[in-house]
Amino acid sequence: MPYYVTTPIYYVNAQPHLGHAYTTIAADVLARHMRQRGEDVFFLTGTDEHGEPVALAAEAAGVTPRELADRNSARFEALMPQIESSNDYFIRTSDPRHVEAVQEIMQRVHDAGYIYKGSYEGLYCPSCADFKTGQEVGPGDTCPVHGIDLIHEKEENWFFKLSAFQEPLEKLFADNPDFVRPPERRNEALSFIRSGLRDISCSRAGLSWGVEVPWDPEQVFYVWFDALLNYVTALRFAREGEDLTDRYWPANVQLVGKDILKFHAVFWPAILMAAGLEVERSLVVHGYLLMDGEKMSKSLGNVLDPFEVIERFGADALRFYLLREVQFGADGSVGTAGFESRYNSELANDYGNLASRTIAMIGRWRDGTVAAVDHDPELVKDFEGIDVQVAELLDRVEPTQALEAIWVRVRRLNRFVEEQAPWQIAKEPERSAELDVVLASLAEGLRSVTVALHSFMPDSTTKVLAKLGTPDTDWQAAAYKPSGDGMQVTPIEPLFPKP
RNA sequence: GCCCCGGUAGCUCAGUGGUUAGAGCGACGGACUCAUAAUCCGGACUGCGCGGGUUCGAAUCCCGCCCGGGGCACCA
Repeated sequence: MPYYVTTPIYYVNAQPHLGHAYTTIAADVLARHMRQRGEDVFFLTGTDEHGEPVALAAEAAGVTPRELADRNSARFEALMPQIESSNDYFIRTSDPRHVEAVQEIMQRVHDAGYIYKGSYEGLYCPSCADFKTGQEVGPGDTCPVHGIDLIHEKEENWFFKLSAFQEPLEKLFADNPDFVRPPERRNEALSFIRSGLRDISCSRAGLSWGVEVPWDPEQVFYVWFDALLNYVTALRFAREGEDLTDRYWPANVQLVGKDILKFHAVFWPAILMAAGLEVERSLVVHGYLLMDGEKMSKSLGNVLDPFEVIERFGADALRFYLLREVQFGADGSVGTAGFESRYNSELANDYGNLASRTIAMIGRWRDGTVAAVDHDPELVKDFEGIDVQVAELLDRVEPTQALEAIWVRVRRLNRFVEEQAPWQIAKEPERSAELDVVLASLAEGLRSVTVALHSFMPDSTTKVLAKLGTPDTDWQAAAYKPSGDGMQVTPIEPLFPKP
């Protein structure tokens, strides 16, 4: 089955930070997991490059918008391998192929009668050459960029008939209870729709850094229309000479942060309907990462620096930490203290040390060979359904709960070692068969949790599986097999060394 | 103002009508030695924001209130 997962495209005016890494990592876990299950996966991320802020920043830096976009987009593209993102493509909205596709699709929306000329009225900054709204308006109706007074002005714009989609959207939400998750975000979007949809302007005059409106070269599309369409345009050109649209659209899961809920839960499906395209299957909204309960901000200097964490502890540890610490969907606190605590107690002590002790015991008493025997029935029972359970949780995009389900088994394995005390059995040669069962059960349990963890920590788990002599990461391999076919293990270095 | 979500052990949270309300972390005590001084066990922390109500029975349902967070349109 095709499985298409997307992240938002990141606005090039900002530096890559933890929030970008978080969304991308979550999407990557889903993509890798679905690949383990043999699905036909396409995972998209990229950068959003048009719009006034970029044009202004470029002007301030004395470069062209394209030069600025090239430079900053490259930073995001460089982030991907650092966080072990396995995205299949990285789209840039300044790509001429994207621009062309946006024009084609919006022309269709226009021809279908969903676009009309209207006038946009609001507070205008002559220096920015753009209208200011909401938080963009400084105290006393001034421009926060230039500090000058804004003037009330009208501009001729093209408008998108969002109001025409009031009922279709309500029906979409009614027919698909899981269209937006978690439910509180669904409520939020739905109440927005029910409060009455107004038409929105979809073009801007006097700005050149954008996608030109094909029937009116004096205007460019409002950046959201250009940006949202990336999810479908990318499929047209991501693979040379092949159009992947029919294969992957509609997307199975579109991950977004809660700040852009409205655009993805309301505007986006309306645009798709207007263009005669299918609507995305589901939108999954995550929360903010907070630092000690405060919203992250550079000025507060409380940012957990993802690059520093990766440098010192590896990308696997960052991936694990972010999805483990914060209930996916809710806001949650992250910080260096919390990171170190989980790194030490869970990655190093619980899991890393489990791998060390398991492999060491098999080496010491069995010369690295795991006997092909039936496993401990109680352990077998406790591992029953681990594969099904984790797969279901990830289907529901509950990575935090999936990790918890796996961790219950990791702890179970450490308890099993203490209960069985193999070092005692090893002292009594007549209990040799017992020792075989204990070690084989343990090795199988370690192998099972490791396969289950593979999408979260691709690097570390690959190492462990290699040392166990069982490199298979297909999802069937996540199931605990109650009778072993024997493994050959080799010594392993500490997976998550303590500083 | 209207709407949504939350308020459970020192901390982070699970638990949506029914045995003595749970987990992880932290702290304390103990066991063990295969392992990255790792692991395991134990009791304790006697806690469901407040006030009513429904019920044989409520953390769990209803009403009101208090506190915290979020949303209420064109900020990418």
